[in-house]
Amino acid sequence: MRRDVFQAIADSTRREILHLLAHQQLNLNAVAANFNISRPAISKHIKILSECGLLMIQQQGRERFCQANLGKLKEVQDWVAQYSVFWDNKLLALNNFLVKEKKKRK
Amino acid sequence: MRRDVFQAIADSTRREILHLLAHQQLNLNAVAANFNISRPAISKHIKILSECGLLMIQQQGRERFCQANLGKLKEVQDWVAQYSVFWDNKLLALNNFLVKEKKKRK
DNA sequence: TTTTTATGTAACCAAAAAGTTACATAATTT
DNA sequence: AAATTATGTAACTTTTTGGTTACATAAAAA
Repeated sequence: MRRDVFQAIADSTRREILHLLAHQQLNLNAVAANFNISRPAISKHIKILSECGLLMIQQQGRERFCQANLGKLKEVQDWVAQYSVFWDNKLLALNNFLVKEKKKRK
Repeated sequence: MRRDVFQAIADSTRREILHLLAHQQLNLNAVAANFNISRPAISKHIKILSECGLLMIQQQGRERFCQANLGKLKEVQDWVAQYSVFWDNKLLALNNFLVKEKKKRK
């Protein structure tokens, strides 16, 4: 069972769940009410999200409130950021400069 | 067949392929030589990467040179960036400030 | 205390993913 | 011309994924 952040956000329903929970806590049923798939299906998605640390669950009586832990997405950002030289104009310019300098020194 | 960038980078082999091709072009066999799985398996991964635009293929005789198109990762960065307030200290501070201001005005 | 509600989970299913081996083909080398 | 090389792809297998329905259980409400 791969259970990493990259795999977790590969599914669009899970990305939507995170979006939904970004600024509010909801219990599982309330989350499910936002989707056309069954509650057990949502329950599974939430389990996956919580297993990889993207979501915390706070039990309150019979209810389970879900809270996104979006700080975990930093892992993704860090991975992506190492390539940002490929679209960030400032970094692109810097990169070109460094490449030229490197050639000069040969 | 979902074929989007999120799904493509969910697989760690594909992330490694992108890493390998970030600063060099290699033909398919040369890519495969870096992994323990079979050449056809790599061929499939490369197909997936190219289908979602993360990689370009340049035919040269019987060889196919693979070049990463990492600019495509901006899609991922853009998605992730909307949540960067959850780990970026500057943004965190700004966010806290705005939340307080909002409360004041109530 | 009975009923309703929030939830987990088992059992099942279909489709997709990730790999394999075997074979075909076209371009290069020898 | 024959052999080698780079590659695609078909056929197959196993595992994983994403969903379903049906049932169990504990908490809250009536």
